[in-house]
This record gives sequence, structure tokens and C-alpha cells, in this order.
Amino acid sequence: MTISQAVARTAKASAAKSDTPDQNSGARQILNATAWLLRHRGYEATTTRAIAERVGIKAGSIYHHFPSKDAIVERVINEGVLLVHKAVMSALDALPKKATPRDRLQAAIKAHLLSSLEHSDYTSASIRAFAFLPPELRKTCRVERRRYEDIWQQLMKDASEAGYIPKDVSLDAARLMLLGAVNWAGEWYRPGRVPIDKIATDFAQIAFGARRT
Amino acid sequence: MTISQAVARTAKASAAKSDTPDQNSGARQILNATAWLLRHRGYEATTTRAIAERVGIKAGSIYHHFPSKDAIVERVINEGVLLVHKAVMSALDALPKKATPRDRLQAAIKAHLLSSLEHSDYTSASIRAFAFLPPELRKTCRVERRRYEDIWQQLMKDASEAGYIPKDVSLDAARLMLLGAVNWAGEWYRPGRVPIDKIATDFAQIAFGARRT
DNA sequence: CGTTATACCTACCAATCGTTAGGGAGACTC
DNA sequence: GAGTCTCCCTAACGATTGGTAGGTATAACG
Repeated sequence: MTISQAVARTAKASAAKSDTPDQNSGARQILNATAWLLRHRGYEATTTRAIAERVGIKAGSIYHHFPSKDAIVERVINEGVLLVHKAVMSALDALPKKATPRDRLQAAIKAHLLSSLEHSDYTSASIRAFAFLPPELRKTCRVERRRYEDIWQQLMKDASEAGYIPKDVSLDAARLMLLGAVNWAGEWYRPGRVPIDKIATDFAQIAFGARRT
Repeated sequence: MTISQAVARTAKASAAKSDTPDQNSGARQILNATAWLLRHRGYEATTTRAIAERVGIKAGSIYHHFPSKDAIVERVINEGVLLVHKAVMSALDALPKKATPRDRLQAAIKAHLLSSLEHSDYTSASIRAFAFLPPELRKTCRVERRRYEDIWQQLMKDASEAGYIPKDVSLDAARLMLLGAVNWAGEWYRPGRVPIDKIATDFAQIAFGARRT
């Protein structure tokens, strides 16, 4: 028995049984490792043995916590969408009442970028790895994604009615353009160069013009 | 021997030896099949056996035309970038001399979208599959990509000098936002719904405002 | 102290991966 | 017509994949 296993074992003693395992439980460590691998290596390269190695256990032991690899992946992807969903909602709620639709859009952009680029491998995984998931998996994960996209639909509608989007431009096109830009950011963003706040304000300014005072 | 093999064989007789194999040669069929698989299924799912099946041959026969799977993939990715590069250059050259920087940007957006969404599995593959390529492969393919991105760098510079981009916005951010939006389009675009021309004009209008007359 | 549950292990399975060796059949060359 | 070249085949290789069976050590509970 290795030291890390012993540590994990004693830590487990104080872990309460829950549907959402806490940070240091075995199940959570597996989810964390899977999220990292999905984000950085993609679905196929996220093997059960690679997951196990990151956790410090053997591949077979994974199946004590989850019934299959795809069950882990599905969980990670859905948690990733939920995290960015909550992050954007919180950012919007934290805004003053007098915030304009443009202010709200910029806040949403910033929250989305922060979640996917800095805070969460889960969110990044749900964006980057989604495209080439097995079809059945993509299907089940699509529900949570649609729910999240509804936020942006509403933000776009408000911005359009406030005159921030040209009348002859499709709202769907505007939403897809903005979500495309922020989702693609994971392909080029590197920590420590351009701060996310600057990226968010630049994106908002390009799409919706300077802030009206 | 199957009929399709016999047909391919007689067709091969008239194929001249060339570095860029013509459309119906064995090598080109393999590249086509690989491009399709990379676009729709991703790198890991693009197995030698899947490629062979789409061509109508056996997996081992691929190695008569290429030294390895990665050699085929590298070729497909690079040809994809070259294709969209040429498409954008042609579209810009076809513009009248009096075209504004904004006109040129919109034409480039349209050409990029057409190439990646309708015309070429190669271009689509080079965009969608690039992220999770093996590191060495990503490295060799990055050269051609940089060359293509230089076009957009120049387009952005011209647009900025003509006043289409706010002065306090980073040109890099503008370029990355626009390229992100068009590259992500492959994730949601479905043929026969919104025409690509409409998408291109909407994107240009959101980013650079209405066309000045 | 004996029982039970938890969390891990080893060792294996069938399937699939990229790749190779060796052979065969048609087509071109002399 | 013999020899060579092109293009494909079959059959296998070692490695790796997701997943399973059965065993073991620890902790908690009665």
C-alpha cells in the first residue's frame, strides 16, 4: 500500500455519503482527473488507465465508484455546463439593478470565460471534448447545454430591444457568433498573458460598441 | 477481386505519377476518406481500418500509399489550411479595387465559412480535429496555420486604420474573436437552413457595423 | 471479538489499435 | 513471353482498450 492510498483511505473515513461527493473522496478525485484529461487530451485519450494513474490507483478500482467510463464522462460534462451556468447567473445577479443589457452581456462573457479558462476543467472539458463524444453521450448531455444557451438567448433579446444589435441581424446569428468566440477562446488562451477581463471588454466592445454613459 | 477494385485498378492505369495525386487515385481516395473521418469523428476514431472501409480496401493496403496514419493526417490537415487560404485569397482578389476594408473582411468571412462548412472536408478537419492531435503532429501543422492567420492580421489592421474597430480594442482580440466565431460555426451549422451568405453578412455587421455607402 | 462494508488490488478477458511480412494478380516494358 | 512494377490481399504481431472476477486489507459496528 502506498502512502497516498493510506492518506486517501483515512480521509475517506470522515466523508459523508452523498450524491455529490466532496472534494477529496475517491469518486471526486476520479471526476477531477477525468475533467483534466477531457480538457487537455480529448475523449479517446481519456482512458481508464490514464484516469487511474492521475488519481494514484489502478484502472480496475475505478469500477468500484462508477459503472463505466462513459458514466464518468457524462457526469463531468454535465457538471461543467452546470458550473458555467451558475457562474453566469451569479455574475448577472451581482450586477446593480440599473445595469444595461450591454453591461449584462459583458458580465456574462466575462463569467463564461473565467469559468472555462481559469476556474474549471469541467467547463472546459464540456466545451472542448463535446464535439467528438460518442453519439449517445452527446445526446444525453445536450439537455443541460440547451438550458444554458437559453440564458444567452434572453440576453440577446434584451440587448436587441435596447438597440445594441442591428435590426436586420438574426438574433441566432448574434448568439452563435458570441458563443463561438468565447468557446473557441480555449484554443488560444494561455494564462498570464492577456487578462480575461480585458478579453471580455474587448469582445463586448467589438460586438456591441462602446458602453453608453 | 471485387468489381470496385477492378474499376479502381483500370482507372489507376491512366493516372500520372505526381506529388499531388489526382481525384480518383488510390492515395487521393485515402486522403478524402481520412478528411471525412477527421471532420466528423475526430482523430482517434479515424482508424486505419475505418479509412480503408470508406475507400473499399483493406487496412494493410493503405501502407502501399503512405508510411503511417499520421502522415495521412498531417497531409489532410495541411491541405485543409491551404484550401481555405487559397479560397480567402481568391475571394479578396475578386473584389473590386474600391472595396473597403470592411468589404474585404466580409468577403473573407464568407470564403472561410464556405470552405470549412460546404466545400471541403479537409478544411473542416483542419479546424475541428486540430485541438486533440498528437503533440508532434500539431507542431508540424502549426506552420501552415500561422501563415493563414497572417491574412487576418492584415485584414484587421486595415479595418482598424479605416475606423471599423474601436481604438482601445486589441487587434489580436478582434482577430481571435472573429476567427473563433467562424471556426466554431462547424459545431452548429447544418446545410439547408441559414445560408452561409446570410451568416457572413450578419457576422460582419455585428463586428463592424452596417456597411458605409 | 466477529461481522460487514468499503476501497483498493492482481490478473485476466475479448476486442481493437497501428503496423508488418509475404504473396498474388493484373498491367507495362523489353 | 519473361521480368518488373503497381496495387491490393491475407494473416498475423505486440500493444492497448474498456471491463470483470476474485481476493485482501482496513475501518466501523454490533
